[in-house]
Amino acid sequence: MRIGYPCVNESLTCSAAQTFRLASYSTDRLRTTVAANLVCLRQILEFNVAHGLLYFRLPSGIVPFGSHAINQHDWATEFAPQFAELGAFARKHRMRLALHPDQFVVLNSPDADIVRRSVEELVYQGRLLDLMEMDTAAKLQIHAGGVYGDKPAALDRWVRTWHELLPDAVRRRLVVEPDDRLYSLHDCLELHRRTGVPLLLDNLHHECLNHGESLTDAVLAAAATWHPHHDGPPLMDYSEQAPGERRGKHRASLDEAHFAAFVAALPATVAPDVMLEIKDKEASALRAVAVLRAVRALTAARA
DNA sequence: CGCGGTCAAGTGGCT
DNA sequence: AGCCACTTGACCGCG
Repeated sequence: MRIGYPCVNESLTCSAAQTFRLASYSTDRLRTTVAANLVCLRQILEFNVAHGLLYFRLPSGIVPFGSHAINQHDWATEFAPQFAELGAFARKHRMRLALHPDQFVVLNSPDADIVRRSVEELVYQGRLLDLMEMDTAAKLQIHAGGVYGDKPAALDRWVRTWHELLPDAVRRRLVVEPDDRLYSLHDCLELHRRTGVPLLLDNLHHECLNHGESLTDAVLAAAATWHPHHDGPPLMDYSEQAPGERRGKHRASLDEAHFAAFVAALPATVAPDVMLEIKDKEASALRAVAVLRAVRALTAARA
């Protein structure tokens, strides 16, 4: 089980998602920013290896306006060597990488142009992983999308987009995450049956929206959608409800007992890589690694 | 040089 | 109708 955190390292002073306003776009600005982002990404990956954090979510903004029409610069060719080096470093240390395109990526919108731009964004993000020469265990994680008052029709549109509009390069990497309000594990299993897309479970979303199945059973069902050879170990998101806050709001810092209970609830046959969606990032991820080591030492002592 | 309004993008739920 | 939240703040114009 690898432990990861998303996008931002708060111990380092650099950001790998430095951007700028569309109004100030220039090719020069783009090239300078991408170069700086890749230098920072290298620092983050080195930090992660040094601290035993072997799963990382890359920020979407490594290339600003990566799928926007304004960006006509051939950044992929210019920065191919840097991307390849980053990928080689990640593979050398057996790191797991993924991206989580944001809420603007909607594959089942009734608006064809929104779907088209969503596909473009997935192509851009998949290309980052392709340039790093990562295998198809490096994933792009999205939600199912909107409901638009008719879920069966919305699911049909999602399936049609998968079959008709997604290039293979995206299909090989795409995974769907049930959300906390609209699309449950049950709904997403239908998408899996109709497309083969693997499902990424989030423990807190599952708590908010389920059909009575335990987390353990949900993990088993989601894990079964991952092809062991092509997809790598299942990915999971882990978060905790912030006490006294709006439902679904993430906790500021890891509760170690809660995390230990989560690990204990995992089925014995499933060892997912776990992304910690906790506000304080790598600080909590490091504590999760320590909890995991303690749990393993205890298990070994009992055996 | 610090403040704070605003930033490419969608959807649904709240007030 | 307008605001907020979402995986993540931070850019940049203005005083």
